[in-house]
Order: sequence, then structure tokens, then C-alpha cells
Amino acid sequence: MAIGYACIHLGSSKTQLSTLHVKNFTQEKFLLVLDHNLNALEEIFHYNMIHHIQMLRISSDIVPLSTHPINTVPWLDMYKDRLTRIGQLIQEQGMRVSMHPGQYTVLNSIHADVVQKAKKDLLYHAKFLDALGCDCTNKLVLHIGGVYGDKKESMHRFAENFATLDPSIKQRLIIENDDKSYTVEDVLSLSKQVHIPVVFDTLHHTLNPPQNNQLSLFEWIKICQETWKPQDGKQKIHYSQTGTNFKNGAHSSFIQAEQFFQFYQQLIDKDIDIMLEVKDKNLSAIKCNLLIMENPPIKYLEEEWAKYKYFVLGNSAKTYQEIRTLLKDKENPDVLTFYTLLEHAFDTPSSKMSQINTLQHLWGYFKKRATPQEKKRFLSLITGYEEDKKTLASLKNYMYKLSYKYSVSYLLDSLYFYIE
DNA sequence: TGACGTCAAGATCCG
DNA sequence: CGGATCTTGACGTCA
Repeated sequence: MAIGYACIHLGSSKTQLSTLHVKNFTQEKFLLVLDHNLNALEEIFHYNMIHHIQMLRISSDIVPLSTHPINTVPWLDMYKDRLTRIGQLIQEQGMRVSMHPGQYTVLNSIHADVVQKAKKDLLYHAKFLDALGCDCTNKLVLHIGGVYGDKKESMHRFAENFATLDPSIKQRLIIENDDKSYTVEDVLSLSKQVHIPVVFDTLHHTLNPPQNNQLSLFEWIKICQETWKPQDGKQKIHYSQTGTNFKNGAHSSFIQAEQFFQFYQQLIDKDIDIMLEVKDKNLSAIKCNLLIMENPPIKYLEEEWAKYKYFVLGNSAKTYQEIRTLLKDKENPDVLTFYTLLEHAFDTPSSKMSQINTLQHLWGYFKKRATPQEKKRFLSLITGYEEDKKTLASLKNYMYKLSYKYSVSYLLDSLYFYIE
């Protein structure tokens, strides 16, 4: 089983994507942004490699304004070698990637121009995966689209338009149930017509179940598995948990370990790949990966702890001590308890006192080498924070700058600067 | 016509 | 100037 996450990445400044708007478009700027984004993509793959994450959804925005008429840059040719090299990295590591055109790519639209744009967009995605040299187990995920008052007819239109697509799209396309219109039952019925796999989305299914639903989530997953043929690779599903506002179907900020672990245990066939849709992206991917790993080495948890510890200390000194105690048992790492405690720290409202205590901890890295001005600035920021004149964010920002200046890699790798 | 979702860039304002 | 807080973009469907 591989766990993956979608598009963006937390915890490093090197992995942020850039973008470009139409009014600023020039070939020069476009190439700068694309170059930057490919570097970021490589960084993300490198990160995934060392964190044993085997799956990634590549953002559609990797190439800005990829199908906009203004963009006539032959980037695919210009970056052929570069893309091939990145692709080799993916294959060497046995990673699986995917892409997911958004809600504005509508293949079954009643408007011919919208369908044309959708085709163009799908072709861009397929060509990008082709350029990486990724085979057809690396999928393109799409929703069925609009209903236009007649679901059956709209599904038929999807099938007709599907038939006209380029083979590199056809062989990659998979269809997903959505949260409003098309249930998993609808998607399965369309799959029978077009013979492409169904990717089951757990949250969409909960929000938009089939009528007279008699089956469990796990039975539906099993039924969807039958749409996956050997050339498609392992079955993929999307897993997410709902945020605090259940109605709008927003994704939760992080995956709750206990809930995910129960879900995993109930899966009928565990030989599937799971794409997480969650706000904290790679962080939850590492978590879920460790939760399902048999006999994970204590080292993996210790590496996690190194990244989270200052955040935890800032929120709850009690939880900080509890996790330290837990990690003293080197023989039997208790991953589930570790993450449950961590989640508790996220739910604990932090006090100014514990935040200042943590900042003093961090200052320990600098106090011997900082200039008098830096010391003065630090102390005045602390005073400002105490008096509600400065935010914690601005203090964290300053500590990050110092970490960068003095190359304190232990701090630069800390999630303290990225989560709140 | 606005909400929906997404995230970064750009604009603007504050101290 | 740094930092906080909007607004905009790029897209299609649906209420």
C-alpha cells in the first residue's frame, strides 16, 4: 500500500510553487516560474523519498497558464530533457504520481467550447505525464461534470466525448464520485460504458451516497476494485476526513490517527493505494504511512518528534513531557499513541507563557553568536509579544531568519515555523 | 449574480 | 520597511 498527498507541501520554503497571471505574462517570466516549479517538484520528490512516501498528486499549476491562448511557449520541447530526468527519479524510486484537473475541466459540458477547452486541458496533463516518462498506472483523475437537468444524458455525453480523446488521455483517465451530483453508483455505471477505473472518494461518498444505499463504505471500495485492470496498476482511493463544518465538506486540517487506523483495519483488501486529501498534506501522509507500517523503527518516530517538538512545547509542556516519556521505550514504538498525543497538542490552546518559554529555548541556539543588535531585537519582540503589540507570527518569522542566517538546520527543518 | 475551491501575487494600509 | 489584511485571478456549474 502506498500513501500519497495532493499537490502542495508544507515545511520547506524550497517546495512552494509560483504562479503567473495573464496580465504579467511574458515568455521570460513564464520560463522563470516554470523553472522554479520544476525545482520545487524535485525537492518534493526528494522529500518524499527520504520520508518513504511513494505517491504524489502533481499540481495542475506546475505549468502556469498551461493552456491559456496567451501561452505559446514551446515549454514541452524546451524542457524535454529536464522532465525526462525528473521522471527517471520517479521511476528509480518506484513512485506513483497522478494529476487531477479541477472542477473547471468539464468534459461533458453542453457547450462545445467548454468541451474543447477540457480536451485541451486533459491533453496538457497527459503530455506532462508522458514527458516524465510515467506509464499509464500514473493516472489522471476527473469528475464526470455537470448534470444539466438530465443525468443519464449527461453521462452519455461524457462517454461520447471520451471516445474522441487522445489515447494517452484515455489510458490514464479515471473517474471519481463527487460531493453533489454523481454518486459512486453513477460513476460505476459510466465506467461500464467507457471501461475506465473508478476512484472512490470516501468523503464525497459520505456527503453524496447512492439512493437506497445498502452497502458499507468498504463494500463499495471492493466493488470499485473490479474496475481496475492490471495495466491500471493498484486500485486507488481518495481518503479524507471532514473538517469542523460538516455541511460544506471541507477537508480536515489533519488526519486523525485513530480514525484512519480504524478505517485501515476495516479495509477488505489492503493492497490499494490511498490518496489523502487533507490540509496538512505531507505531514498527514507521513503519519498514515507510519501507522500502517509493520514494526516501524523508533528512528522514524524520533525524526518526526524532532520536527514537531518546539510546536508541541509552545502549546503544551505537559504533552511535550508525555511524548518524551513515550519515546523512551525504544523497543516498541507506539505510533498511534504518539500521534494521538500530538493531536492533543494541536487541540490545546497555547498560552503566552509557554510560547515565550519555547522562544527562549530557541534563543539558546543563537545567544552565543548573535550580535548585540539581534539580542536587542529579540528582547524587544518578546516584550512586544507580552504586551500584545507583536504577534507570535512575527516572532517566529524573526527566529526563522536567525536560523537561516546561522544555518541552524535542526531549526530550519522544524515545523514550528510552518504550523500553528 | 454570487457561491463554490484554491493558493499565490499584488495592492493597500498600519505603525 | 516589515507585517497584516484584503482583493484578484482562472475556470464552469448551479441556485
